[in-house]
Amino acid sequence: MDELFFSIDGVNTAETSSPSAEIYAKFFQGLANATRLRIVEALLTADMNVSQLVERLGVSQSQISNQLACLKWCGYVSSTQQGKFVVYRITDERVRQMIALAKQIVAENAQNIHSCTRM
Amino acid sequence: MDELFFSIDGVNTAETSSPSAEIYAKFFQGLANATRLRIVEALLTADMNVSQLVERLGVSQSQISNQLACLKWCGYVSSTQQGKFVVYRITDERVRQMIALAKQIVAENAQNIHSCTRM
DNA sequence: TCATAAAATCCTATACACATGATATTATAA
DNA sequence: TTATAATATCATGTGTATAGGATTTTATGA
Repeated sequence: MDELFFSIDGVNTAETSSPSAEIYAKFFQGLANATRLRIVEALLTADMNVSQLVERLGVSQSQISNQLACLKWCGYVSSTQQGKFVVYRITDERVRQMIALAKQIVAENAQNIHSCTRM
Repeated sequence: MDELFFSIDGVNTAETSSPSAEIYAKFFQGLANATRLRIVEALLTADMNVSQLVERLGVSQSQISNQLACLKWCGYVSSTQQGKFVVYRITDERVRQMIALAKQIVAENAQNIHSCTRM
């Protein structure tokens, strides 16, 4: 049985914080940015180095590197030095499934999400 | 075949923006908050009204309502008036799968994510 | 109709994510 | 070793998400 984000074994009451929910929030935050999402999507088609991502996405080098750092922290991507290039790849193929699910759900709510003004 | 976030049919070049990636980002942003995540998790166990969520999570009523509004915008939850209560429920069961996948990935990266300082 | 419980909305201050430009590091080739 | 290409890091200003309190709206029951 799945664990809840809040503890159910009596340690955490309603008043205490939920440290693990914070981690999941950070994890999802990793995909909560259009540029990072496009990087992940690109890497799902093929491993790439920074320059390739810069060219492909038309985003500044510093931003690509910064966003890659975020994605790395979250465990979405890994990297290896290859010659003078640093090649990035998707760490876990389950990311592909996660995004596929998201697409299905979004497809039925795109209009709604688009008009969202609170976030 | 899955679509990419950026258009591949020649309409969007590397320089143009990717409107659809924005939508996906907003969608994930919905889960990029510990309180909202706990609300979703709670609703995955049972439908609940606002008061029940307030008590269960120990969060202020205004915040619960505000976060529910966000989740509703994103299509995560729906609501119906039942007597003097408004009952919320998960709109799409695929959210459960998405979160299950996230848990698997996070489980292998929790240490890393926890120490993330860039986000 | 009036009183009350439930929920939503508004307003404010704060904190954090974001994009940018400049600079620093790293690795290779000459 | 030096020059250069590739990448990472840093500092900063800006915008936006967030939490909290106060108020307003909605629905029900007396």
